[in-house]
Amino acid sequence: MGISDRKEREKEELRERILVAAKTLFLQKGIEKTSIRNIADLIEYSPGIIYHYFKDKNEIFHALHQGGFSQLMNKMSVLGSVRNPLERLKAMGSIYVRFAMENPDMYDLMFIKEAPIDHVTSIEHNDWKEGGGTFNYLRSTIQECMDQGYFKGHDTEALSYMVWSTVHGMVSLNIRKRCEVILPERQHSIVAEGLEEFFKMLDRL
Amino acid sequence: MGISDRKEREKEELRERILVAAKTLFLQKGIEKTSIRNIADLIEYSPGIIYHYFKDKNEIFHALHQGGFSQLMNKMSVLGSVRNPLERLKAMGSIYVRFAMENPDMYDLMFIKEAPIDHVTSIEHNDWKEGGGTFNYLRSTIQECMDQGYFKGHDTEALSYMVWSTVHGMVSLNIRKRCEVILPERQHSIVAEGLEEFFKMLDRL
DNA sequence: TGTAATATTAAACAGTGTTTAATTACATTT
DNA sequence: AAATGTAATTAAACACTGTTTAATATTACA
Repeated sequence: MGISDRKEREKEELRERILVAAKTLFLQKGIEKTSIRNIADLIEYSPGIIYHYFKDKNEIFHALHQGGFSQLMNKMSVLGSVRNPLERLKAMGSIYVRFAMENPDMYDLMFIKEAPIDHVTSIEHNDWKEGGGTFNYLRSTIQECMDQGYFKGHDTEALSYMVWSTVHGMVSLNIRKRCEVILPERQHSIVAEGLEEFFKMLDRL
Repeated sequence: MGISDRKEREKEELRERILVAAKTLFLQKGIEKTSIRNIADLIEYSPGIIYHYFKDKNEIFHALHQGGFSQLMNKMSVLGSVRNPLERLKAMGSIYVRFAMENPDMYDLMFIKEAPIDHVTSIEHNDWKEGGGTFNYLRSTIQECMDQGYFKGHDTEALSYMVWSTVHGMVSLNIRKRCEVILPERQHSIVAEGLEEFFKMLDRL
């Protein structure tokens, strides 16, 4: 059926245009200040149409943040070449932090914004599992470290959470502007410096 | 002037009632779902009156979060009795985490919500300096650790930021519901476990 | 060409933060 | 005690928001 194929293609196309418009505006003005009407204006449709493609505003930005996870996952893919697990762990940290600082709005959406519990937590949450993909990678890297004798006396799951928390904490305090308490001359570099301190710590474990 | 005294007292009183109402609603429904009209309803005044006491909605919740800092500072006050600086540092971490988990909404307001940059960052920001009070305490505690030979080869400022980030990361990932990636049977205890791992790490420095 | 299905829209609803001008309340002065 | 001036309070409006409804336009197929 060529016709229904084309129709489906067109439908998918509009869905994509909505997503692109939403992402554009969101990166410009943030999620809160991006309204359904804004998006509709940009794609030159009436606001109502959006509700034929997405259940609500949440679903739009939820669809967007999935793209963020594959983006991050992608950046992680170079890590395959790093043999030593501790080195790989540290490289992971660097990539994670760089991703966050280069894409603060996307990072915010992925890890800081209150999760739209409605259909993420309850119904399927197969997609935040996508986010879990990188955590699984972190966990197995740390497990590999332990297998090779690093981190003696530690617990894989808890240590993984702690490591993630440390990098997340550093970037999220920065993104959410809580660094005014830092010495002014070091505010711009404090995330990188903090990461270095963390690496020093890991080295001694 | 007894009369103008009374008037001022009454004015302060209404201001306080607005704040109490705002806090009540905010702890019930969160900041976003608490409207000016909700607050006005609760104190049985018209919505307009609120703008004679506060510049805007931001200012109301900004006034609230100051209370959070003194609350936290208060809990920290027991630390004077802990002589060993490393023990004191760890106790600080425990108090911080407990405060966050017991007052997640207040913690969210203080450390996660996007800072109302308008008058916090620009005009005075004397009050987020209040938040800086606890950071200064952290910094000097870590400095004391270094003076006593702990944390050799580390930098006070950067290490302080890293320590703060670790505890902040653990509680904020939890508050913002990013713990679904953790093994289900350990999700409820992961913050406490992560903190333990961090303490183990500090002990070996 | 007519019909059934689908895509799209205009309009409305109920809410939001905020500003305006009008009104009420009240202490001070005549 | 009555008039005045000032401050407190309100009602009403403005320009938004997300979302739903019923009406309209478009289009594939019989």
